[in-house]
Amino acid sequence: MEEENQSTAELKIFEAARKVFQSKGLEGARMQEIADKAEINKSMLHYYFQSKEKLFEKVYQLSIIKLIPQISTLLNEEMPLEIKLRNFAVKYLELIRHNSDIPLFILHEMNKNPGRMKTFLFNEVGKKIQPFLNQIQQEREKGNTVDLPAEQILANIISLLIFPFIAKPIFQIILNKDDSEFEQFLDERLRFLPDYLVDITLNKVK
Amino acid sequence: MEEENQSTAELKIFEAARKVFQSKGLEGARMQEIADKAEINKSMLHYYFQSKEKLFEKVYQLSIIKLIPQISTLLNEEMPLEIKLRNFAVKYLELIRHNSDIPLFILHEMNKNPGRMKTFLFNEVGKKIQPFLNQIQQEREKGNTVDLPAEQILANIISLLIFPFIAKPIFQIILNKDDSEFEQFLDERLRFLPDYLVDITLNKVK
DNA sequence: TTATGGTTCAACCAAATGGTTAAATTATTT
DNA sequence: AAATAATTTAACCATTTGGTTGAACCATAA
Repeated sequence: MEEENQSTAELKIFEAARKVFQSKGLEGARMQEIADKAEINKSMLHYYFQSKEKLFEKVYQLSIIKLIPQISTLLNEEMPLEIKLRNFAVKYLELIRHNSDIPLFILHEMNKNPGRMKTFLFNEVGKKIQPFLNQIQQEREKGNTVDLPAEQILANIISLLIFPFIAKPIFQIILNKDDSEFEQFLDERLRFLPDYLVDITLNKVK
Repeated sequence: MEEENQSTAELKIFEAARKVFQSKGLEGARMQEIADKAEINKSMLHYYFQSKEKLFEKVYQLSIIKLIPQISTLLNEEMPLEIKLRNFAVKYLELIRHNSDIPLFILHEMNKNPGRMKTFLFNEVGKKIQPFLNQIQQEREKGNTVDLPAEQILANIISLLIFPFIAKPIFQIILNKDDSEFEQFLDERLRFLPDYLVDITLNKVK
């Protein structure tokens, strides 16, 4: 048998590792905890993934691939800016919603080690986001957007979409919401953000 | 000699611990690294702070106290909403700018252990933010704000202010900016955000 | 059946890490 | 100056943690 044999054990391990790494980070994660969660012996981890570092690396790469390139992909579809923004908001919110642990995980790990995945991110997102930035820039020159540089508009959009997910614990305390109430709070964002992002980005601001 | 003797050594240790914990988190931090950075022997750490956990706790508490209660304090000053928002944006951006490692640190630690500081946060921010939420609600009823619940408006404001700081590493790669260029990028936000937050919050949206 | 190669586990190991101790040094008080 | 208390250090210690080993198990093919 060769590469890519996705045995049940291997998948169970990876899934367990994903959960543990994403919620506790590289150093916070314990190999024993991953093994327990996967319901296998600790040495199985090393049999399939050699080392903690390598297992982490796979989880980290998958996490980035799942969330980041979607930004440039969705924002580069061929369509008018307004529709594109609405479409991006809906799709990307849905994506984060189903992977809500990933953003904070990525930010934390990237903060400790900004070099990891740098080339990938620059090639797959940095370069590919340019057409979108140009599109905004052109619309701006026509007076069709709020009078801000394209990069700032992008930063605003991403901030509004992602931040409330990563700030869940503190928002829950401050706004005094239990899990279900906070879910409703996020649901509400899913509903108003597509329109709101268009409003505050395209030239509908006084 | 009694409590609160702030010897040079103790301060040097705390300062070193602050830096290490804020950039690497509780589990990523090494006592030895803190000792090295403070230029003292490792056992001094325990002489002054007993344990890693206790040292961390102090750093964590200070970090929270420095950034979070300011939100309710600034938002509860007695002034018209528009002026208050502008004032909040200016002051809070300045505060984050000088403590840019703290937001991600807090979010990461709070994600691992949401219970820590919960009571404090609820009393010092959760309760005290209510008057501000009421103020927005009243203005909303008068048609003076964008048609969103007060809590969502608050979430939007906080998101736009904080997120670009915690996403610095990834934004730098994607937008292809070195440290100095990214500083300019943040400077630019400091300039336009006070007005922009007012525009997208108070009823100036079409 | 019986080799063969992948899979699983209990027991073990070495290094790293948080923490301790006791002695030495320095500062403070009487 | 002597006594007392605070500070600092080098050498150790115990536990945790990532990682290894070798035997057993099990499926499949010859």
